[in-house]
Amino acid sequence: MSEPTYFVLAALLDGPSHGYGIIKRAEEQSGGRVRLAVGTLYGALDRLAGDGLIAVDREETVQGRPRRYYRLTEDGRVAVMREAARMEQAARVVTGRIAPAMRTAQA
Amino acid sequence: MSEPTYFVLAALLDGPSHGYGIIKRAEEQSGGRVRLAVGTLYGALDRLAGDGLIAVDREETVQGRPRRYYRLTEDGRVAVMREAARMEQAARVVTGRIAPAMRTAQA
DNA sequence: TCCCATACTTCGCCGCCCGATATATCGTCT
DNA sequence: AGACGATATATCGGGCGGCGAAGTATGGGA
Repeated sequence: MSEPTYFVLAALLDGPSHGYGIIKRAEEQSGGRVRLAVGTLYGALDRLAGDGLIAVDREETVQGRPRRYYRLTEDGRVAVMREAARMEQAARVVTGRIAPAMRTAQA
Repeated sequence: MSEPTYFVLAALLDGPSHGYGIIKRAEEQSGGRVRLAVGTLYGALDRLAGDGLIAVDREETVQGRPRRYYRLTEDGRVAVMREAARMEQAARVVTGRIAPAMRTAQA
């Protein structure tokens, strides 16, 4: 799973949201680092819905403009948790080298 | 940076290695999870060398077969460290939700 | 003898990222 | 009034990168 996809799912942990809202939430959660491109977002939304990781929560019409809310499915919740664990484990392959090196230096 | 690329760099933290050796090292370091496809590896090697993150260390001929050793450059070392930090931070967006939820439940 | 491990190269498909473009409304600033 | 930025969605095409497959080659073990 790519980072953009991961952040789409992560944004939905806060509850259902629509496209633009997801972009903003992902930016917030990542401290401004992740800026989902619109093409990435809507492509990911279709793909994730097709995979059953997210689902359409409801559709609203606000001031003549449509707004489609998505929510995480149970599968999606599991997938994003597993992905987080995988990334943490992968990060440790590199970061885990620092602590042992320090210990060796001090010993 | 994608996961395969990341593990190529991470494998070289142990010292210079050649293609096949990198594949094996990445598999070890990830606990058997990451299996670099040959097409991925050699493509990544060319790309990373072009980007200056790795460099050819030496070329040997073992039993008539060529063997090209790569090593991490200083830029590569910085890049893989930064990438690890980025993944750890990204993972925390999701895993960081568990601990606060526990604290709230206990409070 | 045959398969497996080691070892590198190249090719092509496909999945996904992402910028550009189009469309539309509202508030703010000039 | 006009321009611009934020809000909001859809679609398309380029391009990067992952990955499997096939080709080539050798040595060792079953």
